[in-house]
Amino acid sequence: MQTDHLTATFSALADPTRRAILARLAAGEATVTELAEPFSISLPAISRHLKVLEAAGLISRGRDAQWRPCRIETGQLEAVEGWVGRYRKLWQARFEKMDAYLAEIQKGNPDGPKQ
Amino acid sequence: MQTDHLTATFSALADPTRRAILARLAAGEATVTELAEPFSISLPAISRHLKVLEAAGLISRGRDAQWRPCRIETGQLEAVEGWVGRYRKLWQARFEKMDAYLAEIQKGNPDGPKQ
DNA sequence: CTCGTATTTAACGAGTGTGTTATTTAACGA
DNA sequence: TCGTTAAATAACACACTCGTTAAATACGAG
Repeated sequence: MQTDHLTATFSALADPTRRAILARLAAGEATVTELAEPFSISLPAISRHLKVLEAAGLISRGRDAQWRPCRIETGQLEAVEGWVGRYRKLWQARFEKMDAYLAEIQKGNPDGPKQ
Repeated sequence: MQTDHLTATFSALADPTRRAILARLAAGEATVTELAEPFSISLPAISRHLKVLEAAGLISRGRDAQWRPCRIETGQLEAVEGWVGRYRKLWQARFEKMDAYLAEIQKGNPDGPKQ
């Protein structure tokens, strides 16, 4: 069991079924059977996926009679955005270079800016 | 071997060693031994981590004599940001609700806004 | 060609993740 | 209480991941 939150979160997101579950939950709360409906895998398998998502802090579960409604939690998604945001300047710099290149070409210099 | 790009990317990011390697590469290119230096694991283990990162499209590798310089690639990081960005409105809505709540409290209504 | 350095591949073991079916627990309702 | 429905857990199989050490490969220098 990994204690690192970011590791648990990325690990939980590294599964198409779990990402699809999150996408469904973005539209609103749902029960386990409702979440399982689109998939061809067994209910226990879905239950385990939900356990992983809950352990990662990506969802939380309430209780309504025998139903356990699942709700998406945004905290860890924000953490992921925060993590990837630290690299944003890398591709923004690349875009700016590309912009400069295209501007140079439009000025009639088809080889791009000189070094 | 999973073909889903997002799955491969999240899976590659679900490891603290690999994230640390990416952090190092954000500062510039590095060779395998340079990347291995901060870690207490063997060089073949690092080599495998780099293979995972490369397969996920998070890095690329050149060749300079017997050195294989690694370079970070931003495409998949942008893909991650794009994916998580689809959920941004969820926590922004929550923030807005919180703002409204705080504004209501400041107006002298300590129970918050009425439904 | 041979040696040294950088890196990868091979082979293996321990641990983990994901699926299954069968069973169990929890809660409602007649 | 009994039966039904919702969900979780148990027990098992299979594959994958991650680490190791030992051997192989790629390249440059002498």
